[in-house]
Amino acid sequence: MTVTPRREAGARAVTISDVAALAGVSPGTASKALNGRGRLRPETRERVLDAARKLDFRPNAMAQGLLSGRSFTVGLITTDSVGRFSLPVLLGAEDALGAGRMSVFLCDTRGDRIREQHYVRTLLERRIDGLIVTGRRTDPRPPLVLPAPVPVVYALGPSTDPADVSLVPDDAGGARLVVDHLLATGRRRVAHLTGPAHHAAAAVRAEHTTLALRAAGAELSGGRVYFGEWSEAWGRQAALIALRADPEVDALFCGSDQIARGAADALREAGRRVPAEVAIAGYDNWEVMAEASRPPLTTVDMNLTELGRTAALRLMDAIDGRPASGLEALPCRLVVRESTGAPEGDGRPR
Amino acid sequence: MTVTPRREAGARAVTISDVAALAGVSPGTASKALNGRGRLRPETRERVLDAARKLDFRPNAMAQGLLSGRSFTVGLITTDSVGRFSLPVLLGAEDALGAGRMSVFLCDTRGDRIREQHYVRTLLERRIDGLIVTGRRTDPRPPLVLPAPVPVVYALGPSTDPADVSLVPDDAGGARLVVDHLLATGRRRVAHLTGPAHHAAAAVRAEHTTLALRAAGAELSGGRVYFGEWSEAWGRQAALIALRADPEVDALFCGSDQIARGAADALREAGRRVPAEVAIAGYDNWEVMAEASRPPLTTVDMNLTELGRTAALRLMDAIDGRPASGLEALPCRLVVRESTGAPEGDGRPR
DNA sequence: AGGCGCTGGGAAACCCTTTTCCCAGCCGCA
DNA sequence: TGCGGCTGGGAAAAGGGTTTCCCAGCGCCT
Repeated sequence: MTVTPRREAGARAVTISDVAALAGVSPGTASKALNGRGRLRPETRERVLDAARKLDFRPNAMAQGLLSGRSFTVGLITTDSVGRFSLPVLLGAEDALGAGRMSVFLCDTRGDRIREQHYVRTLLERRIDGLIVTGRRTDPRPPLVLPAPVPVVYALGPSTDPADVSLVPDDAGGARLVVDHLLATGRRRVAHLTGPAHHAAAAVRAEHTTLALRAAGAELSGGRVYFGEWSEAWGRQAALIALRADPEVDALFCGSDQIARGAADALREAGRRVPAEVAIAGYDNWEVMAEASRPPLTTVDMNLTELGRTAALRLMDAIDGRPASGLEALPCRLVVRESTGAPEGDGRPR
Repeated sequence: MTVTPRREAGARAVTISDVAALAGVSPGTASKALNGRGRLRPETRERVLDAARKLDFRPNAMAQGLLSGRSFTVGLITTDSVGRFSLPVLLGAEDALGAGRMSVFLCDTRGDRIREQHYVRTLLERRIDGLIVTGRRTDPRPPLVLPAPVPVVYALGPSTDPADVSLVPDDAGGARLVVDHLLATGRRRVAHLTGPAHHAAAAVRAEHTTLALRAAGAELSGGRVYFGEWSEAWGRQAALIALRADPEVDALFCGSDQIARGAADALREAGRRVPAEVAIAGYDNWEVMAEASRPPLTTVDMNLTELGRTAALRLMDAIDGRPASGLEALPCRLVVRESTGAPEGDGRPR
């Protein structure tokens, strides 16, 4: 029975002095050898590297950070509990930061300002190099209260302070993508079913849907936006309302995939064929919804992972002394599926 | 125009020596005052605390960690990209660790062993006190390769090494909860529709569903388990198969809420009333599915947040020198909704 | 042969906090 | 008055790694 080569639990970790001793040099020289600094004989350098390998030496990041004044860590504060929208942002950021050799402290404030301040203090004690703040919705939020100067990037939920760096999905552009697509595929009477009017996402998309339709000489079916909730139940209900208000409606642009899915169910059960008679478009590209819908949904992907990645890049730029500033809107992407297929009697140009 | 009281960007952070100087004591004495150690005149202690407040002093966690040999940080490795199942685990763990004054390094390996080893090295350099490993599925995974001894807890996806500490939801118990509920509400012919047979979650739930039915003198409707995929489409398809195999079936126990929702749709469209003629139960308590289903689904909640929290507690125990070991299964909870309401002709005992 | 300059590597300071040891001064008691 | 013990606080080391400064030795040139 062989004993595993692990060090005993209580044993001291290997230090650079151990490496230096084994290589027969001073700790300073060992440091130079390991980091490629200074002028050393190749043979000496190799002896140190050998010793480090032999001892499985791993430099203590705390000691390095203490001296350099940099921790190579970043705080990631998610204000509302991590959810469907903030999660991809978070993963994108983590990915980009990891590639930049930075580690990520995850802090979930669950919407609590007290907890948020507590996390900020903890992170400052850990001497983080920067901070990313993300929320579950795109509504602006008051800026973080920071007792010390640290670069911050807001992702998804922008700061109300226009001087802060904020990254948001381009909801106006997303709405235009959908409207243009619907018009290009021959739809004329587009209704807009969406979430609560006091959500920025709903309001912005509704406004630009209206503008884009008007710009193309079309009008909103029903003459108004159907604000409600972000739920399938509201989607079912709103679809019927829209149908009653305008029996000739030939497209439903929904503010979320959940609403769109509810609308698709309601139309099918009301005997309207989708997309032959009525096209349906969603928003979010929440695949489990969009693909399970019957028919699968054409929808807008906000590229949230990319948004998180970009937030990380902006932050690392700021850390390296190249600060950005202001609000930046990142483009969305239209994902076309069956729900906006060819309308009735299409297939050949008239 | 007033200047904000922030220190200049390039300015050195406040150290305990600054505090000590302002209070007219030595750094050692300041440390004692701030940490409540040693014997100091109350007046001296107060003077130091005043100075610290005035300078907004925040001790450098890296320096503290260097000395104490503890970093008060924990690594959280999620092997497959964070998803619906691992997310609550992660949040529960983060919550419990935060309460224990520990910070969390988030590492998403995206299923890549190379990346996993990279993260392990990084975390060891940062001298983490412990490690939580979580995956997206409950299938066992090979243990982490750790070049240094660090406490590890596996959550959701257990380690194949039985000596490791692993926490999993009690899938056997979850299956029994459902079967008992279905039998107690008068169902007799229960079919089981679930995911791929090679998924541990599907296999374990299927096995214990069969056992529980047999123990109660009932048999599996159709004489076999319907293995397939974790999708609504499979749920729709499987429901029809089960119905054809046994037209008298009065309950469908589905291995996931997605399957259950598909089954509910298929039954409704086939003209079978749910729950009057056929009861449907799901698994996961994925609220957006379970509640949007028509009717809303009775389902099993695996208490994943609690599982994450427990994992964190076990880890902190291990860090404090009270190691646990082996596999621990945490109880699930039945969430009853309309889909398993009273069957036909019920309401009074015969 | 003497001096200059380069090479290779060591000594020590530094980052910040904690902790151990030690000492000065004071009080009380004999 | 002399001494023991207690109180309050300081000095210094430790923790691990990096960097600056410096020096010994050697080769080369005149």
